[in-house]
Amino acid sequence: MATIGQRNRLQFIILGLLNQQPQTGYDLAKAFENEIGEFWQAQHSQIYPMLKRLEAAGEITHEDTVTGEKLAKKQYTLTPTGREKLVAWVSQPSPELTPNKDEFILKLYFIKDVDDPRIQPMLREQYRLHQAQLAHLQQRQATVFPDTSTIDQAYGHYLILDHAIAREAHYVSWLTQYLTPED
Amino acid sequence: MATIGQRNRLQFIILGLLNQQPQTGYDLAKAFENEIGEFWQAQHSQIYPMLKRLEAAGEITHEDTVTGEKLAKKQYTLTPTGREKLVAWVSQPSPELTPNKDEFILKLYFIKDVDDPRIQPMLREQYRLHQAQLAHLQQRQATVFPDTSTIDQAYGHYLILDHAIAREAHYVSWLTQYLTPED
DNA sequence: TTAAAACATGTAATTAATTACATGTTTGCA
DNA sequence: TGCAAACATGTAATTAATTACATGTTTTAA
Repeated sequence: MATIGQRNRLQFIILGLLNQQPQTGYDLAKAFENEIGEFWQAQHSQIYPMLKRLEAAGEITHEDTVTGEKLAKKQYTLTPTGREKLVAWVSQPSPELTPNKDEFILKLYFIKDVDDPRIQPMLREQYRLHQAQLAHLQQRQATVFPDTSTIDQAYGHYLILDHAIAREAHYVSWLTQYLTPED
Repeated sequence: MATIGQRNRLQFIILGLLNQQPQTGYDLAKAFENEIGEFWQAQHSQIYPMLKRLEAAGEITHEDTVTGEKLAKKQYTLTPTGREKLVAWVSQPSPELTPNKDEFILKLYFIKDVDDPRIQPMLREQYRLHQAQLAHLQQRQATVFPDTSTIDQAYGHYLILDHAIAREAHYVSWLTQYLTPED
């Protein structure tokens, strides 16, 4: 009865991010707001304690630095142990479909009636949201990958953006199918 | 500083399910394994306590019934208060995009290298998973909605299945784009 | 020059969610 | 008839995640 129910993906994601480059807890928190945020989320209140746990386990180490006069930063780096653990996680199959949640779809589900007057406004609201998100992601892609030659330098980043864009575009097109022209 | 941070969508989903028809905690748990499960998940250990909370709040009531000799069941029903609360939730905008998590995409992200030999097997595994899920959902759709005339009777159910199918089909097609023929 | 935004790091309290523990009944099928 | 699967309901323990509390520095732009 040990070592079985290993969830806790956050630790691996942090290892993965630190493998790209040494960085601070603050930097990690920002990463969860940007690209990574499309596929995983974590607040700084979850990140800082996890960094301590990982360091205690010998998977990362930190170096104290100071910006300006006295602003203290902790730059975290992967140890060989940490890198091993990361590689093991990445290489191991992901046989479960990560559960998806979508409050909006559930609301539609509960309304049931095709002609309920609430449906169209709700669809339009979602349309706006996802459309905006799509535009934002496309903007990002255009900035980060101005031409195809830049893709290989950050292929993982490209993949994640590509997937997020595809997902949003598809969501928008699904919504469109049920939208009636607004007059 | 009260009544603000109202998350806890589970309660509303339970109200929504009970609004469709009175049912037991066990029935609700099953609902989270089927269609609803594509967009929200909850175990019975979360459901039973929530039912007590909702009943204490006067939003649902239950009736004890017995199956066979002595198998006790609790059939839960919405009260007018509960129905009001449900309607308020459904009618209110859902202005946040429910966060999505996807362990697989993150693994791809961390691999980075286009030519890493692990990528293709991982893509194929995900392909298998999502393809299987897609087939399962399509099977379900064919069973539940044998012809278009049956759609209106359970439009919410239809929507949820349609969205889940579209999502899986799209995921599969995204994967295909990166798959190279296996020899 | 000063105020706001961003940088930077933590802990505490609460809530949500999962996993494990715990028990018993009924149905279906071999 | 006997056994497994499905039905049925709970609690306890643990872990994950969010929200709130708490504090201080540096940069940027008005």
